[in-house]
Formats: sequence, C-alpha cells, structure tokens
Amino acid sequence: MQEAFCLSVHSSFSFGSAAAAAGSDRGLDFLHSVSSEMKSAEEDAYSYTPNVSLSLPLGMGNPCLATQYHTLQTSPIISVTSCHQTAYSLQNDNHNPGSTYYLPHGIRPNGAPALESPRIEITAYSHYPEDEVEESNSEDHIIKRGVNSIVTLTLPNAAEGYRDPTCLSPASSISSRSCNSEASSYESSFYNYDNSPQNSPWQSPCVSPRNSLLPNSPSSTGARKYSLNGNTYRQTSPNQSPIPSPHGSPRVSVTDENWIANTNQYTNSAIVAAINALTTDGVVDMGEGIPIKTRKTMLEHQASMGLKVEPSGEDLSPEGDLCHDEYASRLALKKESYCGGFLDVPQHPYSWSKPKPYLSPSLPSLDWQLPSCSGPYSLQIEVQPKSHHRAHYETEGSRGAVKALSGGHPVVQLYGYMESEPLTLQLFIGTADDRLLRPHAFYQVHRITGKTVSTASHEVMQSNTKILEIPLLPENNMRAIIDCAGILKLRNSDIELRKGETDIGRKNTRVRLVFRVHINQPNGRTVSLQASSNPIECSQRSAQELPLVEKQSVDSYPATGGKMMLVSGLNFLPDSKVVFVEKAQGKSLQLQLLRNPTKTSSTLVVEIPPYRNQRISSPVQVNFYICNGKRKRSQYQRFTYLPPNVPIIKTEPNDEYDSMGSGLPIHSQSFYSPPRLTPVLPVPDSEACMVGTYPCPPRHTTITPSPPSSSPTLHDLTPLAYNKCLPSSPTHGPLLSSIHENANNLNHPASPDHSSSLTMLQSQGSPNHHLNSPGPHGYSHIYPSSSPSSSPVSHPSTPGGPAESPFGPVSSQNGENSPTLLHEDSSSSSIPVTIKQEPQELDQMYLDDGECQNKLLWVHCFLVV
DNA sequence: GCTCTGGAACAAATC
DNA sequence: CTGATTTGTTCCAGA
Repeated sequence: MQEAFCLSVHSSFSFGSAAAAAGSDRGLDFLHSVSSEMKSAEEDAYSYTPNVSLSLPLGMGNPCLATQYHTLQTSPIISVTSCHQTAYSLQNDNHNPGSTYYLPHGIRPNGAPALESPRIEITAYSHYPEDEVEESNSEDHIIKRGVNSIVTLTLPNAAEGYRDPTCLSPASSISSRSCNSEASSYESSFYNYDNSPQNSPWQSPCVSPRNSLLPNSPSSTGARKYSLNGNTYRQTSPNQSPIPSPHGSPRVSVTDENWIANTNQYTNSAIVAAINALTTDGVVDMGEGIPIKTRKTMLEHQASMGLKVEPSGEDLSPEGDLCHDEYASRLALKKESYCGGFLDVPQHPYSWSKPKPYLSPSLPSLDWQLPSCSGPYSLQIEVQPKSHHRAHYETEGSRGAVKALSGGHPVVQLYGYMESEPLTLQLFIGTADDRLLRPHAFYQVHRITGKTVSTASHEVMQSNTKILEIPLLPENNMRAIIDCAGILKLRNSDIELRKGETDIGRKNTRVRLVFRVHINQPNGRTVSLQASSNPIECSQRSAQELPLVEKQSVDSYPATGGKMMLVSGLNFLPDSKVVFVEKAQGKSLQLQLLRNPTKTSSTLVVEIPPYRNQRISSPVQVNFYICNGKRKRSQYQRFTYLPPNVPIIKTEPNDEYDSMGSGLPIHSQSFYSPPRLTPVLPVPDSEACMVGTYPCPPRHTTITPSPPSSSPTLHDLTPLAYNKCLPSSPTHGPLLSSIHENANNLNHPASPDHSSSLTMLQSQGSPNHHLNSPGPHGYSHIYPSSSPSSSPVSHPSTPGGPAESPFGPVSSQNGENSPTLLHEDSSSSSIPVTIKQEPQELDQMYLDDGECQNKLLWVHCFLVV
C-alpha cells in the first residue's frame, strides 16, 4: 500500500508537472514562477516534495480569480477565454502570467495536453446503446461506443484524461454509467458540461482503457439489475423523474424545469463548459459554434424533446448575446429533453424581469477552492450529513439519500442574499483528504427521487463530475433541504484506469458534500461561494469497524493536562485506546498512550495527559486518535496544549489551529491541507478582505446573519486536521482569510492536481465551519484554519488508515498503556511557531497503515520554526 | 414488483 | 512464496 500511495501522490504531482511541461509556455512560466515563488513558501515551509510544489499552480499571484468574483466581460466568449487562459493573466497579471495558468484536472490551458498522449486508444463497447453514442456529440472527436473496436485518436489536448468527462466511471461498467450514465447519458437528465471537443473523445466510455476490460468486468456480469444493454438505469434514466418531485416539497414552489429555466446558474455552467472547451481547443471554436447552435437548439427544442441538446460547450458561448431569459429557456429546454419529455412544463415561473446579460462567464472549476462567505453572502451548511453513508454501486440499487445525524437531511442556506431571484445550489461529491478539496474521482452524487424527496433537483455533468443542481429560493430563505442526494461509488478499477487519474480508490472512501452557489452581481461579476460538509465515510466496512470521533469535549487545555475529556463517536470498543501524537520537529514524534480510558460504546473518557513540556510559550497542536486495533483507527483529532498560564480560551479563534483545536473534530482535510496553506501569505486583512468589489468584513464581523448554529460540533470523520501548516501566529487567522479571498480574486484554481499548494481556500465550509462555528463569527476564526483541509486524498488522516496517517499508527500498539508520553524528538519542543511540512509527509500520508505507522513515527511533520 | 437496507459472500489486493 | 488480513464489490434477503 505504501508504495501505492506514494506513487499516487507522486504521480499526481507529476501530473501537474507533466501538464505544465506539456502545457504551453505559460505553463512553464507558471511553473517556474510558481516554483520560485511558491517554492519558497511551500517547499521551504512545508518541504513538500518538489513535485508538489510544481504541481501547485497556485499561482499565488494569480489573479485569476478566484472564484468569488468573476468578472467577465462583455462577451461571454471573451470572458471565458480570459478566464482560463488569459483571464488569469489578465486579471492578475501581476504575478505571473504563467501563474495564471490553472490546470484543472481535465483542463489544460491552451489546450495543451497535460499529459502527453496525444493518442488515445479507445475500445468501444457494444453495450452501449446507440443513443448514447449519439449523445456524446463531441464534435471534433466523436467516438462511438457501439463499436467494439479500438480507435486511436489523436487529441490535441490529450491531457484531459484526468477525469474523463465521459466516463465518470469508466464507461465500461454500468456503474460508470450510472454516474455517467445518467449523466452519461448525456442525454439524460443532466447536462454534460464537458462538451468541449477535446473532451468529447473522452466522453465515450470507451476512452478509458478499462473499457476493454469492461466487458469482462464483474460489473457487467454483476449488474443484475442493470443490464448492460439496458439503458435503464433505474435512477439515472432520463425518465426517471422528469420532475424531481412532483410532490415537491411544499417549500419548493418551483419544479425542476421551472427552476432550471430561471436560474442563471446554468448559464454559468454552460460557461464553464465553454471554458473547458476553450481551454483546449481554443476560443475560436467556441465562439463560432455556439451562437448558432444555441439558437438552433432553442428552436429545435420544442420540436425535439428527447434529443440531446448541443454539447455544453456550445451552449456556453452564446450567452453573451442571449438575454437571460432566453438563455434560461434554453436551458429549460435542455433540461426537459433530459427529463424525457416534460416539455410542457411552464418554464419560467420566475421570470427574470430584466434580461440579464450573462454575468459570469467563467465559473470556477470544481477543484478550485472557494470561500464560503464573501461580502454579505455566506453559504452555510446548517445541518451536517451523518458521518457515515454507505454509498451504492451501480450494480446495486440506490441506498438512499445522505441523511443528517438527526435523522433528517443536510440543510444548506445562503445568507445575505436579498434578491428575489432564485439561485441554483450546486452539489457534488468532493474529497475529504488532506489535499485540497476537489471532486472525488471515485464517488458521484446520485440524484434521489421519489415520494420521500421534497427537493427538486437535476443533474448536470461538468468534467467527469456529476453535479446536482438544487433551487435556492427566496421564499425558502435561500435554504435547501438536501434530501435528494445519494452517493454513488464507482469501481476503483474503472476510475484508476482512466487516463490521467492519479488517485487510487482503495481506502479512499471518505467524501464531503460540496455545495456551491454563484451569485451574479449587478456589476457583472459573479460571486461564487462554496461550503463543504464534514467528511462522510462511504464504505460499508469502514463505517462498521472504524472508530469514529464525532465530538470531543475539550479542544485545548493547558500543558499540565489532567482534565477529563469526553470523546463521543461510534464504534468504540472496550479495548479502544486513545493515542496522543505529536509531530515535532524534525521527524520526531511524540506519542502518548492513555490506558484504560473509560468507555462506553459511543463515548470515551480520557484524562488529558500532561504535555511533555510544561513551559510552552505558545499553543502546541497535537493529535489523538482512537485505536480499536491494528488497523482500525479513527482519524486524527486535534488537540491543543496551551501555555500553562494562559487562561483557557475557546480554541476556535485561537491560533491557527483553531479548527483543530476547536475541538472539532477536525477534518482530516484540514489536517493535511494546512500544510499547503501554510505558506501563509502575509496579506493585510484589508486586502484580503476585499474581494472583488466587496469589501469583506473582517471575519469576525462577518456580516452574514449567523446561521443557526449548525453544528458546532465536530462531527467529522476526519481526523484531525493536522495542522501542520498552520502557523500559530495570531495573525494567522486573518491571513488565512485573506488568502482566501485573495485567492478568489486571483482565481487560483486549485491545482488540478491536487497538488496545489496553497490552500487558500478552503474556506469552504468545510471543516472549518462546521467545526467550529457556525456563526459568522466563528467563521472568522475558522476560516483560517483551514480549511484547507484537504486531507490527503486518499487517505485521510486516519492514523491508521492507510493512507492517511502520517503518523500512522504510531503504533498505538506500542505503547500500550503507558500514559506516558513518548517523545521522539525532542527538540523542539514545543514551541512551534511556524510549522513547515516536510516533504515527506505526503508520502507518508499515503502510506499504508500498517507499514506506515512505524515509519510515520519518524516522518513527521511539524517543523518548528 | 420495487426500493431501501443491512449483512454477508467472494475475490482481489495487501500485509 | 504462502497464509492471514483487508478491502472492494456483488449478492441476498427482509422490511
């Protein structure tokens, strides 16, 4: 495993580098610049592997923007272009033009193939119905599935592969279909944003090598319920619920169609697609084709229901010209087509009074890190999903919608939005590892329909990622109950074979629900917000066996220790152990084992052990995890030791660690990601705050109405976020936030690779929010912390987890009981001011549990500065 | 008859 | 290299 993980990591990075290499000069420049600029930050700070640094396109300077505000320009086309390629530079320019480059997984700036393989061999499956084939309308390169032949395509931008648009899951399997399938069915209910010519090739399921395998793949056989031939994938089928919920929740007055029609979002989506397309092939194509098609489509719509509309790519472009309504209607049409026949539905229940010019040409890529709040707006997850949700395979029936702990469903609300126009809330399944949040390659959101579902929704595809779009209506206070989202698991083998895919599926079973909303501003800009849920363990086994910490009563305590801490969660056993681990300088590790904690099935009482150094002058972040056995460990939870004389203050705001400290269960993400963040950018708050046009209130003063406190608690599965990165400096918080915003402004896309370095962003609701605070205030604090969280991909931070733990299993075994601390290192002791990560970490993180553990001990991560 | 679920059985991947 | 574990997927069966 270790190796595997390591490989994956590297590969990912390499991917980035490769991409760069392949990429245009800019790419190179970017890399250079980045490397130079970033490196200092990252490498030095974190000591990541070189690869990593490269991969991160963070372009710190990059203007691109962030996501929050997209300003686009007049002509959609232009804007688009700018965004991706140019845009970045344009906007930001300052820094490196190159930096501007954003290399989303599938997208390559300039279309340059990230990966070298212009050539693609595709094996088509006979299984696929022809319709599908048709749908994949990739213009330039269309592969038809119907044929069982291998086609070799030469792609300009082969790189895309990272996630085949088409194959969410490898087309090969049914499963793939499901994800894709539905989606894939391009035709079906969702839009496929990836229509770019480039992408098109990918669209065919065939693309993935796997395909060839598919026929043989178990899935094929396995799928009892879904016959290969059968296009009928239950849920996915276009027909499925044309109307998501007729019954619709009382709250929701809008039908899917309606809703869809109205929202601008689509437009945005379209734009995204366009962007993607542009990326590769160039603007030109887009520009031309789009308008025409668009209109054409519209005209045709009515006439032809079932047919798929044009490729998204095409769709995109037109906006500029089209007035909002038009666009909307168009969208509506599309949707209808997907739905299979609901042409009749009134399309614009909510008519936009004014034709809206397309405001935001460029929506941020899904792997970009976006803030959860900006200016007056704040997107918050009021009710977090349960920490466990057994995802279903395509060969299985749906396992239902993700539920909340309370038994209800997750709830998301947008605060600060006073307009009367409904918005679209986007939902996709994101990663929950230490790395930056990005779409999860092995899971897709699955649209749930039925009597029990009150929330309308519809699916769209964007780069291999299925997105569920849900209306956010003013009449509902811009609040949405997410009872229409299930989680589909794609077979690892299918995904891993995708070209460009670097992540491995094994033990990469934690996800987060990622919500986005794009708000068009009068000035033409678009504010994009994102909030991610606490991690959700999707594997049946893990959910049943791994201990899960949902909450801890104390997040921080003086170094003297001695206080009893109540840890609540799941799967605690009589012999569960609580292991405290500290990574100290250099590679030392401090480990503490507490013996005999009081326990119950869902709670453990642990006496906080005294910190090895009673004279710490600043808070020291450590972690602990629950161990049920060799490889059954919870994720790391954060705990902060405070200087003895310091009054105990709620952690949140505190240092950098807040999130961690805050007791929240830290998301694994935060854990790892922080490192990346680490490179703290000294940005003045003020600056930071200024996003686009809006001055962002200081976090603490966040404007947004405080949301109901969602769950302050920690739920997450995640291990604690290890804050490797977080600097303890007080400024930290502000910095982060600022970074955040800046990022937005900059548009840094997170690096597609994952590698991205900076994490700016995380603001996402993720861990942070949830964890700590719900309120705006909390935000401020939280923000900083980390959202970044990203945990390493596959490996969350679970200590034991395979990938996860850097610390690995520190062998809880070792110690069995002694409450004593093990210090490996010594040095440092404890005053970590700034923490840098070691390059090694990543590797470690990916290491397998067993093996890693021991190793982990050394590896470590915190460098005291 | 279908969907949703909880529990495995199986088999491949790791340890 | 072999056997024991783990983990991913597919099957079953009950509600």
